[in-house]
Amino acid sequence: MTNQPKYQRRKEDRPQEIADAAFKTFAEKGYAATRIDDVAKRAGISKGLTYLYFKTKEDLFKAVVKNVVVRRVDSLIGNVESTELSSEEFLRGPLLDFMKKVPGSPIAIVIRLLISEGPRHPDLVNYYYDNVVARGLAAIRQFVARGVERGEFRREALEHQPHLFLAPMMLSMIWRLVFTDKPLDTDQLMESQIELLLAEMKA
Amino acid sequence: MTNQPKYQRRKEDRPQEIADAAFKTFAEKGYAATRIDDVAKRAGISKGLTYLYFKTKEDLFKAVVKNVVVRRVDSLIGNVESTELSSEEFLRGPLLDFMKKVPGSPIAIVIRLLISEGPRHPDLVNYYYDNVVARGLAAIRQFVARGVERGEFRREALEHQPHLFLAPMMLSMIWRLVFTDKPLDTDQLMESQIELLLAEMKA
DNA sequence: ATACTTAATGACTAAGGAGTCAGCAAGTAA
DNA sequence: TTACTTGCTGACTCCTTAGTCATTAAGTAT
Repeated sequence: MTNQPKYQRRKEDRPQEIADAAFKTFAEKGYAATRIDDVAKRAGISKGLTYLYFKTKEDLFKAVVKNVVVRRVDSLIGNVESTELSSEEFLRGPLLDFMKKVPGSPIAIVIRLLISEGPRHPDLVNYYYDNVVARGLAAIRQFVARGVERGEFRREALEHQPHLFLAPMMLSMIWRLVFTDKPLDTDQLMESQIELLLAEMKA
Repeated sequence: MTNQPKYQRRKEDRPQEIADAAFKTFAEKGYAATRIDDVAKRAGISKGLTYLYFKTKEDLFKAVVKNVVVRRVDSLIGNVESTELSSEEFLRGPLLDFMKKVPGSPIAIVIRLLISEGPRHPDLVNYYYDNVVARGLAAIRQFVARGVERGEFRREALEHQPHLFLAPMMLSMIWRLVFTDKPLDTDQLMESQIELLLAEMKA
């Protein structure tokens, strides 16, 4: 009968582990229905320990959202800014790929949480806007502008807000969040929209 | 000193009054954060009375959602089906007007609630899908098909899912729910999309 | 007036869950 | 081995709130 320790001390890893467990639980149950006890169980620790690393439930929530955002967005938006593709190739390629990925990614979960809990956490909303939405829109705007400069697109192309590129992505996301069992070819939707916009911009 | 009664008995009106108060409270706070006591106060009654008309909080929630849906959707979708306009006029006129109204209407609130609480109320999601989404999509599809029959649109126009018409409406709704203070010309967005699609379908 | 029905009240119960903290034991150093 | 620090536990407190129910009083009929 070996003397197995009841637990290991792992000060360094705990915060991330707790955040991961919390994200999964928030994703499944939403903020209000999530019990700290569940998060702790999932992380394999006691409830009390959660409070050593996060002062309150709200604290944990905010940390989790920011954590997901920074971990994902940099890689997704970042590589977009350093491409050598033509504007058209970029819109059809990397941008489309990016958009296809989002509805099934943790970003979609974060958006669900922001829709539900946003009004009670305005600073979180602002954080998300600055770090995700504003950057994403700027990236698209930049590529359209570059296309105009190079003569690929008409001048009026800029009239088409970048939001129009993202609209089908938004619908796909919500659709999949709410109507999980109703099929919808969301990839097709986004492809069509890109072609629609490209046709307009080039015409 | 007149003998004012403490309350009036109004069996007939109570359910609707409670439902209205509940809708407002759910809209402000979300399902979990709404206390039955708040709803009762808002409706000007005692908490106990709520339970005379609605068995549980969940019951009340479902009743409220269905109540809003049936009251709004019939008028919005209904008149759409009996128009004499050409397909193109219809898409530019009544459909566009409808779409412009939705993001600021109670329907948007219901969608927020469905996004947050949907997973825990699958029958509600199905109800909403059947009565709103399916009917809305069918209406658009029908008008595009009619346009094709009449030779207004190309055959391939049908490839463009009705979802594409609704995508900017979806984005506008979410935008306004989450980023209430960030301006966005959502009407312009929807107009552009309609024009984009019409151009494609006629080309 | 009087008796009766039931809409409506509000105090109460029970349960659940956020946050606390005294004590325990894993790791560390001498 | 012993003394010490601190990551970690889990039982506890306290508050909130869904749901109940004995009681009250508004409306009605006779």
